[in-house]
Amino acid sequence: MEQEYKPHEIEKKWQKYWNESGIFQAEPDKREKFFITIPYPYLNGNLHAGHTRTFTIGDVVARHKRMLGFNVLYPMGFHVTGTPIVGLAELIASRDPQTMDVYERLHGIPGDILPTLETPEKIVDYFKLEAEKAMRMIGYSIDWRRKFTTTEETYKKFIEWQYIRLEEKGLIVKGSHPVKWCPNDNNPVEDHDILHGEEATIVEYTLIKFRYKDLVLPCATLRPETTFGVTNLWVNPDVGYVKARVEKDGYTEFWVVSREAFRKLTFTDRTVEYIEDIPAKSIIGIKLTNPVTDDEIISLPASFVRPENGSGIVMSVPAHAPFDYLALRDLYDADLSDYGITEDLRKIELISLIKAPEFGEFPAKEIVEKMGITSQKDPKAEEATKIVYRREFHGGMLKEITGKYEGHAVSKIKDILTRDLISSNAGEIFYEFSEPVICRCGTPCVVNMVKGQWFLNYSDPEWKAKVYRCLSQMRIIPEEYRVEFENKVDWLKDKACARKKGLGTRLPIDKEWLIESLGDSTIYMSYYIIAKFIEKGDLALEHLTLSFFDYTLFGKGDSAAVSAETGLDSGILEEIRSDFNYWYPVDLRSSGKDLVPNHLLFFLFHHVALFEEENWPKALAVNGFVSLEGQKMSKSKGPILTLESAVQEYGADITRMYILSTAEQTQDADWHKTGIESARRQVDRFYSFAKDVIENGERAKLGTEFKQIDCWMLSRMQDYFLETNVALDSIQTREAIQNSFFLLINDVKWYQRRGGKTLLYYILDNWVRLMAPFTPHLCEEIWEAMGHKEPISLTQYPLYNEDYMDEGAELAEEVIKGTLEDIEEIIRVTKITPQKVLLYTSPAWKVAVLKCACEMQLEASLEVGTLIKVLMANPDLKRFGKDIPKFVQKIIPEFKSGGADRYEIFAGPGLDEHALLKESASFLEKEIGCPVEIYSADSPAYDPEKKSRFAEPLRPAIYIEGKKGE
RNA sequence: GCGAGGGUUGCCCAGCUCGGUCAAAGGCGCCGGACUUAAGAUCCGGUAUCGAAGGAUUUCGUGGGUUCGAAUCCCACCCCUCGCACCA
Repeated sequence: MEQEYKPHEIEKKWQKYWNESGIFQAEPDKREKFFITIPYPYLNGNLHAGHTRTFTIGDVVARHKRMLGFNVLYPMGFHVTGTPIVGLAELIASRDPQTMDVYERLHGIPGDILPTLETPEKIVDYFKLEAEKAMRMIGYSIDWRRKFTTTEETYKKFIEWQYIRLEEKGLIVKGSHPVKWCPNDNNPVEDHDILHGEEATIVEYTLIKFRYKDLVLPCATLRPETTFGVTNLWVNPDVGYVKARVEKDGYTEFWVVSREAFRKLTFTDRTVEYIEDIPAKSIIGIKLTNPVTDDEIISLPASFVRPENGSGIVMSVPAHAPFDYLALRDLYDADLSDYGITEDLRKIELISLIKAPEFGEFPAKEIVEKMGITSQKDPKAEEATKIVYRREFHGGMLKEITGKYEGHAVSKIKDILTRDLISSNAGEIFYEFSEPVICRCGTPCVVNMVKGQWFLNYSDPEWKAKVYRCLSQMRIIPEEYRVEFENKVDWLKDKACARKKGLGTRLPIDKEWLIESLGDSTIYMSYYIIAKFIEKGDLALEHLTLSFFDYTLFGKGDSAAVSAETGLDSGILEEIRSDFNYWYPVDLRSSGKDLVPNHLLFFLFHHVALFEEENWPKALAVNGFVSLEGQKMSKSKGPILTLESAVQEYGADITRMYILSTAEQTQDADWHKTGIESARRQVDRFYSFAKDVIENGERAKLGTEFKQIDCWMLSRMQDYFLETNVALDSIQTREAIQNSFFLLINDVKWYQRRGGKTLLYYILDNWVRLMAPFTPHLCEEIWEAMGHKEPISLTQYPLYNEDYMDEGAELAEEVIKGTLEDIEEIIRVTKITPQKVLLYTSPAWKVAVLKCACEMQLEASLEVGTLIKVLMANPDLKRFGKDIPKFVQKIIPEFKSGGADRYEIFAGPGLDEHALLKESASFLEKEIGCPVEIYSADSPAYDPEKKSRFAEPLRPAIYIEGKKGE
């Protein structure tokens, strides 16, 4: 081996070897298979630290399983369908300064190449080569024969087939959906087009239609159930209102809304026509009908009503809404004769409709009085609203006044009620932003209903039920995410699955549309099986008919018929089918947690829709994000750290080691320079340990005479084997590296410090295999230097061997370590320079007491009194009658709290402390730097300060002679 | 607002599923020592507070509670991160 660790040389060598030997090209055989997939990367940039984390986790699992004897398939493809690549091409073509800067400087695209990437095709061609190069550079054990790009014609055939089959099952439907829309550009706005309000979401309001003569005064609300408690409406006297003709779903009505609301309505799926302006005054003081209760209510003036919110008219529920209560109270003594209102507003009775545990009849009134809120303008009014809302929503039940809804939880009523309101034409759905949205062009955006859109019918209850069943049979890693998945299945609504822009496959049932890119990446794991045959030249585009996919992936039909139709050899067809049967289902799909509510969910939906239950996925795993020096990464704006640049700077193994050990599983990782620098030193240490062992010509000496420390080391290693395997099985790479590397290296240090030699080769032999999934190049190199011919990637992973566990040795070593620490502490505290250390092992009677206690513990009869009684009955012990109770009282609590394992080991196999300390005396002398003498507390030859009385089993007494320092 | 995750000793981060052995693993940083002409690397020790004998005391977001005993269980509250869609 080279004197110095040179990662790049080693890595190049082994990557070449892996590639040429084809050892990661997986073919079916007799072994049990393991099919692991990671979502293919979307190529609008180079692979970065986030990909590095997700893909490296996948590779480690793949390598671990392979070393455990599984036949592992780890394939990879490239995702390019959708709009971002088109957008990027446009930005490059227009030489957008930020884009040019970020892509040249941070993505590392050479300055002479970047300007040529002016079309989506060129971008795809460039990045797919770069991505593969990067993944090879970091040493992923991918079967590259199966790679593909999602714009390939053959892949499009596969997608077309899938959508035809989904449509046949009735899972693709047509409908409308709301989008953020700029009326000026006449286009949907995407997040990067937004000047203000990037955070805004589209909120679903219910529009309650209050009626006055032939007019409708609609009010938008998030809490339709409160319609039962409406006492009045609020109209702003200073706002301009209009009357409009509104047509929808066959009805025609005349609505009065604010001017702003009218504009918004024109973008909804209603036909609206302006009729005339309506002075605010003319709709104040009128008597309307509540469409739900048929009660007559009055409209009142209120300046807090904002014309741009909802319809510009607000319904008032003073029993439950503090603002409404305050506004109403403020009017009690106002002169409203101007509006023709003469009645006494105090006569308006509050209507209570929700029973919430913390409140009485009128929560709004109650809280306003309790908090001492004086008017609508009081900032505390906002807080009061929140409190009431929260308590009512979570703990509230609908009262009798709500009729058939009585007893329903407030939190569960919205969907039911909205549906009923719509069917009785008492209400409608109305979409609104959670905050104002302004387009880049400066125009306020609106919610627009896009009509005639194609949807994947994810809300279908039967479909969801299948996904639930699938989930319930799956392993979710970590298990805490199961509830998250279940929630998301619940929440998922129909999803628009086609769009007009971008790269992709045309929707076969409506060629005007392109299949949206999340929808074309749901069951492509099965395509990896086919891709190999395409690459080999066995399959051509014309072979990929519907029946071809039906046969190979579903097992429908027979090979002879498909062969006749496609002209394919039936042997090939059967081989593909049999490959599919071997590799499917997916055993593990592992991904970043950002894909939980979208891709991973769709992955499940499409699998359960199309495949038989036996081919449903087996397990899902999620991991956290990666940030850079505390900053969030951004592909388009930076900062970003590419996989390639990390590997170039630090090497593949160090990069892998760092990214895997810096954070656990779903925790986010922060990549920082000091962290990876230290990983470099750690790997260096491992290298030099290996080099030393190999150069010293050490060989396995298992079975020769073992010293205490050898037994200890062997035992400890078994523990790390166990922990590492368990951690890897649950994809806790940090825990795995903690055990297989950091804890182990510390034990190896102790082993060598204690003079251990015999096991050095054994340690290396196992350690290098243990580390192989994490730092595979380095481990191959060491393995080869040890004289092995087979690559380490295909050898057996170390497994826990119970026979090598040695509790006695571990306990003995603990005693030595503890004794050394105690001595050092005494020296530190007393500041004496030791000249001689005297150790006294426990007197025999204390040992006898312990043994007796252990026996009684086993019989579960251990009590202070009974133990003392038993001991006193023993004539040999009775002599120590004065000391026994004290010792017993000290020991018993340890037993009671379950902390007496060590005593049981001590009492069981037996540990000769005196011999142990004698044997270790020279070690202690070396460490402390002065002579160490061992005595028994039973008959100490020298004990000037009577320290021996402190001696206990596993805790020798210490006396230090020396000069007192400053 | 809804959903999910998280707040631990200078920092990162374990432990908290199964309360006691937890002043709390590991890494980083820092301090001291060994080695070295020196630096780096490596090794050893320290790193809540107090302590001239291996000990004691106060800590694990805040406030309560359960218990002989809580970082760990229960309740309330505060704060932070992420997702909420047609976009990959």
